[in-house]
Amino acid sequence: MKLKPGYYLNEDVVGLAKDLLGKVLYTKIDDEITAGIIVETEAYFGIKDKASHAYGGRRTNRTETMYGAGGIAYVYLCYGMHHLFNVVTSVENDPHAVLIRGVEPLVGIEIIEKRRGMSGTKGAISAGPGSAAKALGIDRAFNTKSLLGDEIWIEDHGIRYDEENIAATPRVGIAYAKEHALLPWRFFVKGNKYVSKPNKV
DNA sequence: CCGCCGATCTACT
DNA sequence: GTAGATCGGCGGA
Repeated sequence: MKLKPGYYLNEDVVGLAKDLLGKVLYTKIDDEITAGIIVETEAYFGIKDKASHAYGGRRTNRTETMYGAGGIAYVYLCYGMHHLFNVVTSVENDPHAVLIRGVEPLVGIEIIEKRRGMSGTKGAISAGPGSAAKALGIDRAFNTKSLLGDEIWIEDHGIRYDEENIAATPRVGIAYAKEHALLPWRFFVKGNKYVSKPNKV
């Protein structure tokens, strides 16, 4: 069920971003377990990707997390109020990552509703990277944590989507990345309610 | 040391 | 449709 270490060492981060659709992301905080099906992701292609914090091989306290071996969490604060959660992939010193942009609530719905202050029937409860992280209670304390432990992990429940039900589009919010902004490295499940706003192909 | 701005979300007109 | 919230990382002085 739980994904193995080898899964995260895959050097094809774009393929992994697509494969993570349908996997289930769990967190356990103060003995409260919540989980959601991953329905939207984006790939960040290491040092060659202008949209990545690690572009050009930049190493700082913040980006150091992404240089670790695949299988850990990279969480950072954006716009002073949103925590964005990424899965670090590939081998050590190859800073690839997959941003989790949307999850479909699966376990602990009441807890998720309390964290978000809205009904689980609303797609907005966990659509978009900031909302998805908050729904699962993820904050900067999760940065560098292993995805193989018992605080945060990912399971395979055998959920699979056909090619025709997966959309690949340019990433969101990275216009500054110039030509790299056009690469179709955002993946989402077509028609799913927990996919963030620009839900078009 | 200072100043800018971001892999965003929500409320309100 | 659009403004406001809110803060740490980063680069330049």
